[in-house]
Amino acid sequence: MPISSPPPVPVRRRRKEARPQELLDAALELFAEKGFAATRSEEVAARAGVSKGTLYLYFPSKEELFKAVVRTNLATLIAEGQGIADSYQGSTSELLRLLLLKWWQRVGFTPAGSITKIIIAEVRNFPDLAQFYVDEIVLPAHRLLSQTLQRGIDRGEFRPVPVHEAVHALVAPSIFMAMYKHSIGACPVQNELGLDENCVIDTQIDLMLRGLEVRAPAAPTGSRA
Amino acid sequence: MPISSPPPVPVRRRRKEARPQELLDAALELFAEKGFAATRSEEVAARAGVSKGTLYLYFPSKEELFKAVVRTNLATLIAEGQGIADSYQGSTSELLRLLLLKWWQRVGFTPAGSITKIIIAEVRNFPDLAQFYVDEIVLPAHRLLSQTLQRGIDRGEFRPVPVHEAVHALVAPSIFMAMYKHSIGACPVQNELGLDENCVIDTQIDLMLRGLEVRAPAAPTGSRA
Amino acid sequence: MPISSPPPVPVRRRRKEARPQELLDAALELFAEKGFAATRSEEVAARAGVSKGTLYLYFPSKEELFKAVVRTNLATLIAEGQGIADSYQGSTSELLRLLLLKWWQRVGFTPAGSITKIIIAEVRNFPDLAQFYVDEIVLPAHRLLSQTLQRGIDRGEFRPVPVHEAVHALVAPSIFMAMYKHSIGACPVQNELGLDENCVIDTQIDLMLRGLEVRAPAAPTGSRA
Amino acid sequence: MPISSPPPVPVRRRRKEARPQELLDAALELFAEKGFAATRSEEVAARAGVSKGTLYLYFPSKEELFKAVVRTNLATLIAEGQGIADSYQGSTSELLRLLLLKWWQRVGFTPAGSITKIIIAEVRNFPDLAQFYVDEIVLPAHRLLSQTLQRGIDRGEFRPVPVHEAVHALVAPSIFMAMYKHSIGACPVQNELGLDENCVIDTQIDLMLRGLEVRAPAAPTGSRA
DNA sequence: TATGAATGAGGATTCATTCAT
DNA sequence: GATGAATGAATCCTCATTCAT
Repeated sequence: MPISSPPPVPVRRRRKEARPQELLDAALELFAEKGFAATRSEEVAARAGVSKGTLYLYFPSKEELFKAVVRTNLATLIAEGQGIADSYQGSTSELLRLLLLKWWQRVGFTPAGSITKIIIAEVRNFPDLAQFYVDEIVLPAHRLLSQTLQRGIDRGEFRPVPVHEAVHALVAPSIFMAMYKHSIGACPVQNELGLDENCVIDTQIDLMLRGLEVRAPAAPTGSRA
Repeated sequence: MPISSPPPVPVRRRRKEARPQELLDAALELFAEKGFAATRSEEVAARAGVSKGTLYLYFPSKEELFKAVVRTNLATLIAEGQGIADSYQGSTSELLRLLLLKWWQRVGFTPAGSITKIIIAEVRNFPDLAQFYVDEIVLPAHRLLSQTLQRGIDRGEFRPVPVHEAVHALVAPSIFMAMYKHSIGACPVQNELGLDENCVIDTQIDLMLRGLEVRAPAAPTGSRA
Repeated sequence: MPISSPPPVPVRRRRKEARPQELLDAALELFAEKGFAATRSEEVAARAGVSKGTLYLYFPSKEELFKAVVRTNLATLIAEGQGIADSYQGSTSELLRLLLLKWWQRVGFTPAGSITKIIIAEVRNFPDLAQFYVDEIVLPAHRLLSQTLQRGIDRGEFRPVPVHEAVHALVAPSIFMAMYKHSIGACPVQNELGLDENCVIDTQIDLMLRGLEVRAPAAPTGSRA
Repeated sequence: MPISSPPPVPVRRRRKEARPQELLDAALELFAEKGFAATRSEEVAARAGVSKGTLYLYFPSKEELFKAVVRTNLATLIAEGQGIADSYQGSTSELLRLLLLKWWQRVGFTPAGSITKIIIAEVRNFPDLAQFYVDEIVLPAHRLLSQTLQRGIDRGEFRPVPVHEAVHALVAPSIFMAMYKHSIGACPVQNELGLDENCVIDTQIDLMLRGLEVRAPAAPTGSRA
């Protein structure tokens, strides 16, 4: 090494603080592609540019690594939505549409969307995670949407519907579509379908909001006898 | 041995006919509990009361076993639904409701509901399954529901909506709920939610059908603000 | 079954005596194709048109089946050659040529040629067979050819050469070619070689006999200085 | 630790470099003893003093391990022979003798001699190996010897003979003897034969070279009767 | 005799985790 | 801190052999 070379910031030192996040990012990508069980820890390390041993320096096991990924990626998103809802002034339709679109934007187009897939898929082989996920993700999200729906009903915008159950119907299409996208949708399959994702989201929001609207049905052609 | 004794069905022979179904049942249960990759073939055999080798007498590989499970449990169901639709005379609302309820009845309350979960979860690690599932399940089911939706539109019962995309919104809640039930829902979690599954299904069908109904154009969304 | 049908020889009875030979033939074919270890006994039974169980009725194990195949196919051949040699009147060159061609005829073009391959290949995993094969095949064959060579030397037709060692050189090309034919030669390989088998045999006999001839070498061009 | 102690080669690192060869040696020995299919990879590892997993750190599969063994032991040898031939100045007889003796020295007395046996024995059950072996061993070796034979013919040292076929006759005895030695020859058999291996080789080289020599045409074969 | 359903020991390969350097 | 060589438990699938019918 030439003596005159400018004193480099020691690589190790410089990157040390960034390591955990780099590992979390690499882990998210790989978990999204292969799921939890099928992701090899060595590959996570490699994608983060460190060695296998280093991964274990920061996370005591693959399981803890996964928990950290979930915390980092989903919890914040829900809090954000709650913030929007708390201060929202407009119509509830509009708010609902806003929340769902935001979710889709942040989750539908990023690897974060795969977390739900992984949880759904593997939580039974990974029991610790269930309570954690319910407490930190499922319930907060559900709470947010229930409040919103209730707001619409209270304000006379929506028909009275069973709130919790309607929330389920409300979120299912987006979540399901994200999951589909990260699984079959990512496989090289011959498939004449070719859905337009945004159109699906628009359609489902549209259907839902119409379904919630307060008004008497127009003369139904085929009767619901 | 008394001459008059009724001719005993040979034990071995008798089992031969029952085995495949016994194995399929055991396999479905275990796949539902642990997923595809995490289910050991020996365990399937054990639960069916036979040895490892016997399983391979009937199914050439774990993957083929899984395919057989899918065919037995889902493909037949779809074919049945198609049969109903083909000869149905009543209103399309009613037909749709019928199809979705039948699906829920046969899938929502049985381990068969976990198949979707498994596919979504693991298809990227078993690429062969993707094409198989798309061809034998996704497309036929989609075709059935698209036809039905189109029938409603053609008969003036439903608003014109983007058919394929609406189908997605239509099935997502049921599928998602089945998946949830077989993953987090199967874990021992403290959860204040306590959704009533049937109510969820009813609510979503109700929302969807209302959303599809033909009526005077709604005021532009968001106009209520 | 029509009453008037001519009383058929009972199938089972009729074939019973033929069974062992049918099994031996099937076994030879399959051993030739795959070797001993890799041949599945069920496949032997299937090719002989019987069930797995039946094979074990005639041969107590796969190993004994193989021994029977060897006895049936090689021992007779050597005895035949010995018979020819014992009564032969002509030149030794001619006798040698006759013996080698006969061997090639009977072994080079039939699955019997693969027995040597199998022995060479698998005898170490199959120790019982070694002594058996040496006693019943190797030594008799060697004896026959040694006698013949010695006859040529005694009669002044051949140079005095180390008899046993020359016998080895004499038989190696044929045996090796048969083995090659039954292994690499049976694989679908891109190979520019395309040897003419008969020409190889002729060439090697020719070289050998010339090499054995009694006469002073003509002035060698390139000296063996 | 004394400051002046010589920098110790790290144990782990030191092994890293030695491992592949240790594994190749262990593998060659075991393949020679039991053949390819019957050799368990765990045993190879054990004989090299490492665990199963370590073997797979260096070779991706048993088949690749075998290929590496072949390359290490035979391919290099042939390349060496080609080198000798390319620059050889003396008589072709002498060159041929040199090449065959070298081959025998390096293969006849070492486990490397068993490789041919293994290929012949098992190639039909491992089709990938066939092309590999033909490309990397058979053809190069054949090319080397064909060139040499042709050189002798061109220089008037040898009779014109069918070159490819003569090459076969030339190599068969050595190869066959190596194979015999590693199969029946390695079994504890009562055998009055007791061939002297070196004498076999000398005899066969001698017979061959005499058979190739240019001289007055022999009396028609069989004329001595 | 003949069948073929059933068995279960056996072996290649993967990968989370450890630990000497 | 960082490395990466080493470990060995875990799991799919095969096939010779048995034995109830």
